[in-house]
Amino acid sequence: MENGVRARASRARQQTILQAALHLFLEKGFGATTLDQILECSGASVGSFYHHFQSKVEVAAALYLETLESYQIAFLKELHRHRDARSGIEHTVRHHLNWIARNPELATYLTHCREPEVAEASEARAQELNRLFFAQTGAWIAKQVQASKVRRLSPPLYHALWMGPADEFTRLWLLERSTRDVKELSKAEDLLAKTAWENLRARPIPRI
Amino acid sequence: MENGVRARASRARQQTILQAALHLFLEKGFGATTLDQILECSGASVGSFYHHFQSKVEVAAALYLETLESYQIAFLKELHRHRDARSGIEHTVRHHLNWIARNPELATYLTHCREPEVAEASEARAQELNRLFFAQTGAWIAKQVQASKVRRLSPPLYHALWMGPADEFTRLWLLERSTRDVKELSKAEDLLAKTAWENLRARPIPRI
Amino acid sequence: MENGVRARASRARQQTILQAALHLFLEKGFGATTLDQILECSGASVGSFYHHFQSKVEVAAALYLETLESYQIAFLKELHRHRDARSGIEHTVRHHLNWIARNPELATYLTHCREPEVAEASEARAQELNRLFFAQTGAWIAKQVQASKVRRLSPPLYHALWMGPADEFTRLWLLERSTRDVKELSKAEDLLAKTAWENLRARPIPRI
Amino acid sequence: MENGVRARASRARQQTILQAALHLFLEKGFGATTLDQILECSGASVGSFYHHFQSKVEVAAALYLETLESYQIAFLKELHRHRDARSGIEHTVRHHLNWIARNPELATYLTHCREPEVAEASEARAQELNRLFFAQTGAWIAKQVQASKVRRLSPPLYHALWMGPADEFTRLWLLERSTRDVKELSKAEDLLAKTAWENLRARPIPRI
DNA sequence: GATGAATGAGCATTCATTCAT
DNA sequence: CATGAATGAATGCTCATTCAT
Repeated sequence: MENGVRARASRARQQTILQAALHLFLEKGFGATTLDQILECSGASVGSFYHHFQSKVEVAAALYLETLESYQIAFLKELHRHRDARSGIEHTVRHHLNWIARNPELATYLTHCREPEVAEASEARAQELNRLFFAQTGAWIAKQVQASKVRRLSPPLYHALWMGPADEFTRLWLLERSTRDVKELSKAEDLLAKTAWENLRARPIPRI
Repeated sequence: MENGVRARASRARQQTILQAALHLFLEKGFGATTLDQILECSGASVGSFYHHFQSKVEVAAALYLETLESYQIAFLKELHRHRDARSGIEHTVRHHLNWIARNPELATYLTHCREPEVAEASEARAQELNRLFFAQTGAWIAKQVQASKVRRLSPPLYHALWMGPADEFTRLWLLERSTRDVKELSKAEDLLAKTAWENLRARPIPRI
Repeated sequence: MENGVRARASRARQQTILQAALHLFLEKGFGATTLDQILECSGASVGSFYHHFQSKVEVAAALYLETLESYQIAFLKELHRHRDARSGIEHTVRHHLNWIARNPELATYLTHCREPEVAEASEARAQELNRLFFAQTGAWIAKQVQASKVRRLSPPLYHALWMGPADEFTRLWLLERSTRDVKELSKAEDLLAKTAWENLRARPIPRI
Repeated sequence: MENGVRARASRARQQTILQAALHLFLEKGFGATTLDQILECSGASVGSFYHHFQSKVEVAAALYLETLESYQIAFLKELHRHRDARSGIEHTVRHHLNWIARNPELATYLTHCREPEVAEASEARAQELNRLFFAQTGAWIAKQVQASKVRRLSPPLYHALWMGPADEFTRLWLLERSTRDVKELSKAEDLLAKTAWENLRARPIPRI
């Protein structure tokens, strides 16, 4: 019981630190965030910080991996909700746009906190996560190809046709977020979802 | 005459510094590159560096803007070579893939050298460049829409449908460049070009 | 009974810590050895460490004093085995060389773990030990002087003539121990013992 | 001319730093001396310090090697002043005692600034210096052995018999320097010099 | 145009030690 | 007796930038 309480308290501190770091990294970037700022925002002492984490980059890497994983899990959860090809493809695109709308800061972190230091620290695990992610979406797609619902393509192209337009759209939107409206994302949903499906659907009649 | 020679020599020094900086930024990122490293690689002295540049970020920003502009100029040059909608759209996609294949490092720099410091320094000019770029591509597209060759869409969507798939494809390719083959880019050309065109072409028969 | 067991267990822990610390101090010096390293090597926790010792220097000082005392006790034991002047002088020199051969690491510790912090902590007791040691050897020598077996000298000179050559020899040997052979120590025994005796023996005929 | 002045000025700063560091290391040991203290005592700024030296240990190592070399040079200079065996041996012992009397602090530094960090940094050069030193004293001795003035011994023993007693004497004296008188050193000169000679002189009549 | 000595604010990190449980 | 989370003063060092020559 005591252990439990302490473990929980300890966990709490870790989480506090992670949250504080996240906000600061988002606001000013990893490099421009100092440990002192993290300490001040989290209420932790230097010693406490280093009791829980090995270094500043470890925190950034943990945050990156956590976010990446949570995005991927949600994406796959949405995907596996659908057996129908069109339904799965369109809903995942919509899900992507919604996720960006709900987590614009995390999305920004995911695309911009790519300082070599942090990248190096998260590389190994990130590659593993990506491998698993693409393996799962690939398997889902493969089934649809099997069933002649989705066209047969060289594997790396699926993601490009599927998420490319939505990703490009959100990327530009995030870049100018301060001057943009969230509604633009939902307004583009229909078109981007449909486009993805059009790009991937099996071609019934070969084009001339 | 002497002035001319000196000016040339001076220019040369500037270029040497820019080149050295570029390679170092690519290799280790902006933040992890120290002025001393730039100095050592370029053979310049501290004083000489500060004679030519105001600061380290100025160099990074200059490099970023230079690369961005050169990409955009080449893109627009390719685009304006074509009056035909399909031809212009498909050839710019192909051009994009070729540019990435020829300048993978600059492409990486363009997407990854986004430290807030550098971003801030290049922001104003970058926004101007982007505004001009999107204005020109927008004008070209507008003409095609006028001529009923390209579908009518909300402006921010054009780029997403046009370059999204190719951009997503190259982004992933760049991430794993070390283990990938350049040929993959040219192999994907046909499909990505055609997809862009399909995404943007005017819909002759409205979909139900 | 339980107390006894616990006391023994506690003693064991103390010894484990001392041993771990000794090895680390020998390997990397007192200053470069961190408490964490001692903890890891001994299997103790921070709290446990501070239950048994007041500080890190206390451990180093204890180790120093323990080693110093054990050397001195053994030296005096050897010395008091002999009533004959020549026998006592020669055998203590031999004993010194043997002790170094058997405890090269402790000998190194004794000469090198002299950081001011540690020195200060062990100073008082070390001076007492040295005082007692020199008092005892001095008394033994005094008797030999009394009996006209050993020459009459100003007190601080006895040790220099007695142990100086052997000490100098072992000091150099320890410095280059990695490239030296232990046998060199035993080979030098005869000469160094004889030299000590020659240096100290009463001069039958005053030199001119 | 200008270069000369600047070079001299630069040298001056280096020397100031070295001097300040020496005094502090002597007073409180290497480990307990902080960079700030060195900075304060020398009047240099952090940047200036690191412009001239790579690190704190580099300074300590430089100081150690400088002192070691200067001792050895003076010793060899004294030695080579003498062709006569007895004269050379006795005068170098006297010279040693005088050097200690004149440079008690440097002597202390030489024997006590042996933190592994510093030792490691000076090791290579120190070994080279020692090799040269022993080679030269060895050569001098060899000549005397050739001329039957000095007994034939295994090489590592010469230094032990020659300097051992004086070294042991000064070592103890330095340890208790605060309570001792410099005159003790000169008073012991005759005896220690004579002892060295007795220890090393060729044995005319084999002992029974 | 070039040089390099000097600057000093700022930073991540270490580590012995305390103390509540 | 044991545990380990928390503390925070202290430290060595980096690095962009200035400026006298």
